[in-house]
Amino acid sequence: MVEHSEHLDAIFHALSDPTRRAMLQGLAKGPRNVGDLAAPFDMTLAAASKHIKVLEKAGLVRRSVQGRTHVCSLDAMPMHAGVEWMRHYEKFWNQQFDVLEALLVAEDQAAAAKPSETTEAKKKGKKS
Amino acid sequence: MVEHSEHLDAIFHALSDPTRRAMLQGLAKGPRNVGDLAAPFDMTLAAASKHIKVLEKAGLVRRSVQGRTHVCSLDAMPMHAGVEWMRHYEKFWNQQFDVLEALLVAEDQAAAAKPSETTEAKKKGKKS
DNA sequence: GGAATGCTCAACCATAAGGTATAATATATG
DNA sequence: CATATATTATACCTTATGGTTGAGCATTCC
Repeated sequence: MVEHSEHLDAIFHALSDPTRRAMLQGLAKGPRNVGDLAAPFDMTLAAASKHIKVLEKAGLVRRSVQGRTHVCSLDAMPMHAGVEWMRHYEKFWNQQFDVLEALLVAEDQAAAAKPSETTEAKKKGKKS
Repeated sequence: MVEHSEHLDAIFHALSDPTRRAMLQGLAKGPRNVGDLAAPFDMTLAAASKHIKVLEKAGLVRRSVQGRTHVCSLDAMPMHAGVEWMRHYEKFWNQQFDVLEALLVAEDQAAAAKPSETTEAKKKGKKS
């Protein structure tokens, strides 16, 4: 797999801001013009416009100028690269999920066996 | 699922830098102390140390101080939240994959039916 | 044509980010 | 104890980021 480092930089950076993530959520429901995209946020149109430009640079938003309005639409494809990068680490967090589950099960078993002596039960081995 | 916005900010921001992503790749092979983690990069130890701190703040790295060395280990779990956020958009890029595939199939069919210079050129330039 | 609308641009500001160099701290080692 | 090692802390620099304001540019409406 080719490491498209700059692209990943742009994608993750674009996603690192809550305003931009919210904009993407809005766009998931359908195309929006700049004004409508900006409306929910407590900032000037110019500021929102900058955020949109960041999303565009990351390839997450496409713009089609129709008359005086700019219609933005979602392009989620670049996220795929981000997910793929993270997927290399999936096994690690799955591992942790397993450990957590094992701990909870062991705890439950200990509690069921001896509801009073929890400390002892936790400390000693539980293989049976 | 609760939107842990700040947490996502930190995770995506941590992942938006190539040095930090490379550090995580190093840590995937096992725990490393700060010096070893920093070694591959053309920057001072202090700069690398800052990157590690960013990763720590995002919860992606844990540190255990052993004597004078700090041993860092990967904690991929926070990435899960990032992937989960992006997964909401999976259908969109899958959709696009479908469209792309359909286009390619249609192109191939057209090429088979009417071999022309342009379609042949397209087929050959398809590799990216 | 003139005014309202939708949006970008440019300049500016404060703060964050990424980097450096130079201490400073804690711990090994001879 | 003295010194080397591993790492952080502090101060500083430059550039990026997120925000504002005010101007400018098309486009649509009356």
